Amino acid sequence: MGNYYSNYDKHYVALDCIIFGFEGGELKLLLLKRKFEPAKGEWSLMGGFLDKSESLDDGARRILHQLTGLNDIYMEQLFTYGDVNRDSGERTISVTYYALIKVDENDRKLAEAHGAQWVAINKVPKLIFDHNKMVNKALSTLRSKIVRKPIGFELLPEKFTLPQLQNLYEAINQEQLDKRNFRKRILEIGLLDKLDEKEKESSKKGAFYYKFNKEKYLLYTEKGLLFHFKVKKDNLIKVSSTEDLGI
Amino acid sequence: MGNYYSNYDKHYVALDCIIFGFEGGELKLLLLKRKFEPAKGEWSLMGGFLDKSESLDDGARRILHQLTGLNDIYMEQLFTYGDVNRDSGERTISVTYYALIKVDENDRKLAEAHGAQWVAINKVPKLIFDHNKMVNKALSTLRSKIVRKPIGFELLPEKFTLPQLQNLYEAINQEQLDKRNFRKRILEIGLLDKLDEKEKESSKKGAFYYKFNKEKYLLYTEKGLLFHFKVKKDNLIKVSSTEDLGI
DNA sequence: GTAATAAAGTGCCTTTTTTACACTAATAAC
DNA sequence: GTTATTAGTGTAAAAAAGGCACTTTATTAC
Repeated sequence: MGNYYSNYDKHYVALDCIIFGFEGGELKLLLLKRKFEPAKGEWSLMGGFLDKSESLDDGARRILHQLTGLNDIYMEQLFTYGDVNRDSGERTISVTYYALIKVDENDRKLAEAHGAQWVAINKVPKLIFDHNKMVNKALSTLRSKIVRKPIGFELLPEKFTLPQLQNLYEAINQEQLDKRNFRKRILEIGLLDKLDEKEKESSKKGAFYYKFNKEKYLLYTEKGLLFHFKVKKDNLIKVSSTEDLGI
Repeated sequence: MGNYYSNYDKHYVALDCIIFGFEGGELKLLLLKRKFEPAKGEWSLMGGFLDKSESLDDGARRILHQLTGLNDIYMEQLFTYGDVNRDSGERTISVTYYALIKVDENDRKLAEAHGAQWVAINKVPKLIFDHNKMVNKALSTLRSKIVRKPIGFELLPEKFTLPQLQNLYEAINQEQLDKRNFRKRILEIGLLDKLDEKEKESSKKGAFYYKFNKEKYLLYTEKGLLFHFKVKKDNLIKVSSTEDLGI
């Protein structure tokens, strides 16, 4: 087998990861200041080349692990970029993934060792090649995904408060939400378990911790039921660029 | 340039196209009975290998042109498949595109010359490799896309009647819609122009033709406004497989 | 030419969902 | 014990979605 293919071109295939984190009430990206050519010294996404013997998903996982030391990262394929002039050198096909991680001090050090930094989503600098385009697409995909799937929890610690969760939604969608309506909607989904414990750092009164009930969620999806995690109606949307939306 | 890469593996990159058409009130796919190895005689999607000098989009366009003779096809990148054992022979990365075309007698002949046939979406046979997975994903993407973007018109002739349009929505979503509510919603979007002409094949009374006003639509999107093309509420969805939804 | 047939076209009312809005509760700091 | 700060709670009005039945138009058959 394989001889059918012998006439065809082969290509470099890269994996680039858009890594989201949530910290200090802000949605952030993990970006690299490149220590190697090409484009040494410029900002870029974390990436690497696909090996012959690994799947795309495995490759993306490997690259995420290299940078963060983490293993069970929530990760989804985003889009594949392949314009002829998209990078310097021989054209490389780039399959992109976005990842959601819980920012943590330990991982932070590993990331810093790679020259990586957390950058607020609205302060992303000029990145090499078409990486800014990738970031924009990842952000708009995250925004539309969060309506359909409870992925926000991937960005928060195991235990979180409702004000924290609301902050996250506000940071992702860049809009203020009504506290009462937010709580009503998010609780009526029925997948949050209230704990007896309170978080007392950020207020005198303290806010109760909640946990996302993953088992219950999986039970529902197995039955073929999916929920909307909408916190706001979205019949008419304003976007800065329709291209970013992939629409 | 290019020497930075010299250590990395190169890969075959294929393009596979999921081609949708609408005919006889049914949503259909253009499928091939393969005339060549590997898997000669089996059903598959139309595909081909990426050339060194073309972008992914150009490659997909080339392949669609080969099969249909058409040039201005609505086409979008769907997903990239790269499991190590996804095909026979050396692993090939497959970048998939879905396309929406207006079925036409002329094109039909060209397609048939390639051994291609239109097959109703719920009668799709077993396809080679992971092509059935691709079809399922394309269908669920089409379903969610049609809510956000007026792409249904890509499947209909220039002039179409409201009953035809409703049939299309019903075929895509596999559900019956109320005539009155459908017309109300689709017309209040304000992007359909009623013509003075009637279609008289399918009823004695005849139904007025409408045209999709693309200029008006582009004007809106340029302003950063997007509409919902929902014809039904979708807070709670039943799906047969969550994987197909890419969720 | 008139009756039968068949699909196109039209409006209103009910239910559900969304939104807007303001006070009380708990605790720590002083 | 007063003050300050954020957590937590319910209701009513507005908007959207959903359900439902008759009239119109033109052809065909007699």
